[in-house]
Amino acid sequence: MGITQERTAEQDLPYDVFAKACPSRGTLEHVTGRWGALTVGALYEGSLRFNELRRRVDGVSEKMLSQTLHALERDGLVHREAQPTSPPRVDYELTPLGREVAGRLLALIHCVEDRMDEVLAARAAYDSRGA
Amino acid sequence: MGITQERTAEQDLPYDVFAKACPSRGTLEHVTGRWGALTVGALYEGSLRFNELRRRVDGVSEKMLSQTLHALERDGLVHREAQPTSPPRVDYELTPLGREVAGRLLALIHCVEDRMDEVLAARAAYDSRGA
DNA sequence: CGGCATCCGGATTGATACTG
DNA sequence: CAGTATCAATCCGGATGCCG
Repeated sequence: MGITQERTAEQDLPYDVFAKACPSRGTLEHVTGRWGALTVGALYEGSLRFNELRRRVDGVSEKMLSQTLHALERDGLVHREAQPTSPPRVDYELTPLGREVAGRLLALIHCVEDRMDEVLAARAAYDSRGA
Repeated sequence: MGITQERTAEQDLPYDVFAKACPSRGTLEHVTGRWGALTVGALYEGSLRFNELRRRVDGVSEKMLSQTLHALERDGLVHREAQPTSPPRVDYELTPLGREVAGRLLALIHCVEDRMDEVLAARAAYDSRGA
């Protein structure tokens, strides 16, 4: 069963991330993964080219960014627009579905950023207790 | 009905996940990580013991759950309550801070679960185009 | 029950080099 | 510019065994 009390109890959902075999778990990982979250977050502001994205997401390697974008594109969250010009130009942008997911993701990201002082204080307390 | 209230562009925040060295990136990873997300999600319903959690989060090993809980406890998102009885009993629950983060995380999880049909359709389309 | 320490194989990652 | 290919290094993550 689901994890929420928000949903009506008798609602029978087809997908449940808590189930090991559910495909939603994989998609959630694409979105929340180390680079997936930052990539989606960066694209929320608007369409970006490959290297723009690379600069925005501080620390991604070409390979990881490429791989991340492929996964997100396959899941229908990101749209890839390639122009066969020379030099080539490729723009990435969120799909409508991607925007919805990104909205939720950014709410989470902002929540964490806004509370970092508390988190850092908790860490300091934890570490001093332990040591 | 904005999904998120967007921040004003010029807002100068102390913490930015997009920066490689920002500690918020680490915390975000604890929360969104493979097991972190499911652990936090499971605890949203209420306090749980170690093995209850283990059963709930289908697929975690004992080691990973333990490790995940430590990281979340250190970040001040989870509270650990140990009773020195025999046999020992340890309960885990979200802190107020943890609940806030969990709320956002669950919104994201539900969003993904609810749209899985679209995701799966996108995947099928992507794969047939590629092949 | 609720853990921690150790080992170990395979998946993940990141430079680097190369291509269209 | 926008990637792919390759290879070495790293990092999980699970299994096992032990302890309070």
